[in-house]
Amino acid sequence: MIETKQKILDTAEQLFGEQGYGATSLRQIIAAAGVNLAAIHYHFGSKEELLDQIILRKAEPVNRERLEMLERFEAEAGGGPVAVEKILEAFLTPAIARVAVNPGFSKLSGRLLGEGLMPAIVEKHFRHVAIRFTGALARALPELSPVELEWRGFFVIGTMAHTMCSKPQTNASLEGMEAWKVLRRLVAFLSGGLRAPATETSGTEVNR
Amino acid sequence: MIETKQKILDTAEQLFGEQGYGATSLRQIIAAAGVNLAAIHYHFGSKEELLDQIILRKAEPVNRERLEMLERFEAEAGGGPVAVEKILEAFLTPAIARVAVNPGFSKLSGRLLGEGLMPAIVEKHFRHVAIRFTGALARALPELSPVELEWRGFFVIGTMAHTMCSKPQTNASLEGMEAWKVLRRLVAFLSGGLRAPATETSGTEVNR
DNA sequence: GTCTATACTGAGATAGAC
DNA sequence: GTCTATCTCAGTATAGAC
Repeated sequence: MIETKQKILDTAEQLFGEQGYGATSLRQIIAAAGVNLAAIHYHFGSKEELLDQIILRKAEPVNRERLEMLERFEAEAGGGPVAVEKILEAFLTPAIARVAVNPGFSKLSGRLLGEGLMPAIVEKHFRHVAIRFTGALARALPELSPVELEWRGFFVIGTMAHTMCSKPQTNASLEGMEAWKVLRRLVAFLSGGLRAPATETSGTEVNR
Repeated sequence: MIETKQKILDTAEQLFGEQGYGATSLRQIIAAAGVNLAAIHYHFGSKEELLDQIILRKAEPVNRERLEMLERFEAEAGGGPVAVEKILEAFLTPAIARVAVNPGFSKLSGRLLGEGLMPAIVEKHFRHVAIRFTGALARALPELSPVELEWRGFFVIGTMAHTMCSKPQTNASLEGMEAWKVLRRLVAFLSGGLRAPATETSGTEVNR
């Protein structure tokens, strides 16, 4: 039955989100899903492939929304550059919105960049989006060199990942309305960072 | 022998750094160190406790340097607030410097915030430093509310962690002289973010 | 094509002899 | 303090039932 595959996907997604990828065993998943152990390897081949399918299922709509939002802002800008804040909003909102609704989503997606592994998975599912947004940022911040821009985009990813998979000690999670405050804080912080004066004098980059 | 304990510590630190914590087995460690499997459990109790000891050994001098640098800057400021850039420099330099010398250090320390994340370990070893630096930031940025400040400090940690455990695709690592360029970029980006105008306008959380 | 039962290898942990 | 032997549980692989 294809129902089996869906049940594995749903259950694994939930457990990975709650406990993390490494801490969740396949036997836990099959017990909760009520399926056989070998069914996982029949449908997915390996634990890592299972994770890959889950990521894909989650990332695809997020990335689509991101691109749609960015394109809408670009249309509104009518050929001119889109403001940094808008670009960040387009990039962050679809992800944060899901975290707000489903907390399990946060750990799962946030950990992708942290759990050490699967840089290949991240690369595969998010690379084209990153390229698209870096291009928009380059137009918004023409004074930054490509190298500088790449690093700043990298910093943005790091902040987002950390925000999605952890939280400040004292404060509540990203759930519910809190998420929108966090989004505002993120956009403010990151746009401040992106707009900071470049550190390099173009060309040599050695003197400060 | 005490030598056994040291040998385990050194070997495990190297292997954790090279392959990550989860991907390194105790049997790998004992083979490389030339000791018995049970010796690890005798001296450390568990794999996680072993990691904890390694972290402690590494984190202690880093944190001491951080506090020393901060205190030096505070003395130079003569009672007044220390500039945001200086605070960031004091916080980031000791860690980045070690990454520059020992790349294995990066994966190990950077992953603490991402991998299966022993929040207890991080909490234990870095909490007092975080409090100290947050205090300095509060004096440097008096216009920010405590909540806003906490979030921004959280964003700083995220950016640093991501930078220490990953790297932009095209670019080289943090090794050697590259590290100082990265440090400059980090300070520029993060100070821009920290200095951004506060986002709080509505009264829902300002009064607390 | 799907799924079940079962076996295989290697992981971390532990008890007890020395 | 150290080591051997052993336990449990992980991910994986395969043979065969429907």
